[in-house]
Amino acid sequence: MAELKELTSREENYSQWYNDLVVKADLAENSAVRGCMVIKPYGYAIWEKIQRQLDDMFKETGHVNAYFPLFIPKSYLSREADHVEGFAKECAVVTHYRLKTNAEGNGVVVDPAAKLEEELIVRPTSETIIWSTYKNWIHSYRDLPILCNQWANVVRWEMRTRLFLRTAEFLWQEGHTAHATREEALEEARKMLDVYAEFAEKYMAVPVVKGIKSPNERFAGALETFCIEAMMQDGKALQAGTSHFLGQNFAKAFDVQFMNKDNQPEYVWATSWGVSTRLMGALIMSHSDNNGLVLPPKLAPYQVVIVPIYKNAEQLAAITEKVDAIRAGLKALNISVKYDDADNRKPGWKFAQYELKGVPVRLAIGARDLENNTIEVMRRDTLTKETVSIDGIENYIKNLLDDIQENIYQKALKFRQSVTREVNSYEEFKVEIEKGGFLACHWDGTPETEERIKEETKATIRCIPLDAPEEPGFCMVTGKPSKRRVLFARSY
RNA sequence: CGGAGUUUAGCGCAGUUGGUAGCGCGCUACGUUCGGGACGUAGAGGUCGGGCGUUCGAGUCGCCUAACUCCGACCA
Repeated sequence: MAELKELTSREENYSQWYNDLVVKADLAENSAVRGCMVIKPYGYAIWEKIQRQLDDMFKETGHVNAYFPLFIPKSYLSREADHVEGFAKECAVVTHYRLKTNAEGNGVVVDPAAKLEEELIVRPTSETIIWSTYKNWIHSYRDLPILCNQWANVVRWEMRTRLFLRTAEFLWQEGHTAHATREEALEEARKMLDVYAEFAEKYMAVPVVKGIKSPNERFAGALETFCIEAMMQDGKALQAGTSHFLGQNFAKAFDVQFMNKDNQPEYVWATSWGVSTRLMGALIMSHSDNNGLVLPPKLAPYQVVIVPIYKNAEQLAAITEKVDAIRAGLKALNISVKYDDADNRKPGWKFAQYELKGVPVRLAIGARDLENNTIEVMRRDTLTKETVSIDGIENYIKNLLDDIQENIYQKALKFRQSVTREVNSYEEFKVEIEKGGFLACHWDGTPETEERIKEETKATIRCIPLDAPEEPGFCMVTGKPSKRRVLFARSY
C-alpha cells in the first residue's frame, strides 16, 4: 500500500490516480468485456445507498417504478430523427439468436440460420421503447400524467471508456413522464432537476450548479436539457445528472395522442431524466484524498468501524463486551456499525484498510481504554484522532457524523468557489482554462462560437446557470452582446 | 478509428547475447507478536494473452490476432 500513496501523490496523471484508487479501494474493476465494469460488493453497497435514497425521493414526488425491455427493435430507434442521430454511432446490435457447435473444430459459432429479420438494439436509453408502450396506455387526459421511473442498465458503445465515468454498460435510473400540457412537463423537468441537486448536495456532499445546456450539448431529441454540473478535484467538470424537456417530439414520433376535455386530440408532452453509476465517480473524485476514499456518512455502507486492540482472548472478550453495548447504543440511533474483531489482521492494517474504504468514523478500543473508560475516535475527513469518554459516546458520534457530512460538503464547496472565476477576454480564457475550474464568461449564444472555443481550447459550455444574474456584456470571442455569463470548463 | 504503451503466480513486477521460470506482497502451517499497514522458519502456487512461423532449442526473434491502459478523435 506504500505504492498506493506514492501513486496517488503524483499529480501529473489524475486519471491514473483515479483508476488505481478505485480498483484498490475495492469498489470496481474492469471486466474482461470491453469497457464494462465489475462493481465489487463494497462499491455496490454504495450504489444501493444511492438507489434507496433517490427512490424515496422519486416516490415522494409521486413517481412509480416500472420496467421495460432491454432490446429495442431497430425501427423504433429511428422514429425520432435527432434521437437516432445522437445514438446511432454507439449502439450494440443483436443480429442472431442462436449459436451452434463449430463443425470444423471446437467451440461454437453463430448459426447463420438464426439471423433476426429485424435487428435488436441493446437500449442506450429507453425513450423509444417506452413511448411505443405509452401509446397504448394513453387515450384520454384522464390517463395523464404518467410518472414512471425504471432502474436498469444501458449500453453505449463508446470509443473510449473510463471507469465509472463512461463505461460501455452502466446502471442508472431513467424517469419518463407524460403530461397533458407544456407547462406541466416543463415543471416536471425542473422539479426533477431540483431532486437531483438536493440529492447531490445533501447526500453526496457534492455541490452542483443547476443550469441549462447550450444547444450543442442538448440531449438528442430534447427541446431543453437541464443539468447539474459538479467540479472535480482535478479542475474538470462532471455532468452529474440531466433532466430533459422533450416537448412533443416523441409523442409525434410514436403517435401518442390523447383526447382533451374538449374532445380534441392533442399530442402528449414528455420529460425524461436520469442519473447513473457515474454519480459514484463524482463521489470518489470530489472527496478522496491520498489515503483513499472519503465517503459522506449518509452514503457510507457502514458509518462507523470499531477496531479492538488486544493481546489475548481474555482481553478481546472484555473489549467485545464493552463494544457490544456501544454497538447497541449506536444502532438505536440508526448508525450503522461494523465491528472488526478478525484475528488475522493487526490493528494497524485495519486502520489503513478502513481509511482506504472511506469509513467516516473509526473507533479503536484497547486495554488502556477499558481501564480509563475511554475510546479513541478518528474522523476520516480530517484524519484527526481524539480520546473521549465512553459515556455518551453514541450522541457524540451522531453529532460527529453530521459534522463530517457538513464538513466535506463545505470543503468541496470552497474548492469549487476557489476554482470558479470570471474571465473577460479570450486571451485570458486560453491561459486560465489550462488551470482548470469553471470560467464564467460572456458568450454570444451561437453554436459556431461554442464550437470554435471547443476546438481551440477543449473547453465546453457546461451550462447556463439557472441563477445567473442578468449582466449585459460582450462575447469574449466575437464581441457581440451577451445577456449573462455562462460556465465554461473542460469536462469528463 | 489514429498514436503510444502493456499483457509472465491472486496482486504488483523483473527476466541480459535465444539455453532448467524469478522477486516483492498476498496465501498455507507453526511460533513470537498485536495502540498506525509486524517478524522468523517451512511450504503451496505459472501450458509466460492466443495463433502461426524461424530454430537443435522461444517468455526472449518474426508475422498475425485479442484484450487492457494512456493520449487523441467521439460522447446526454
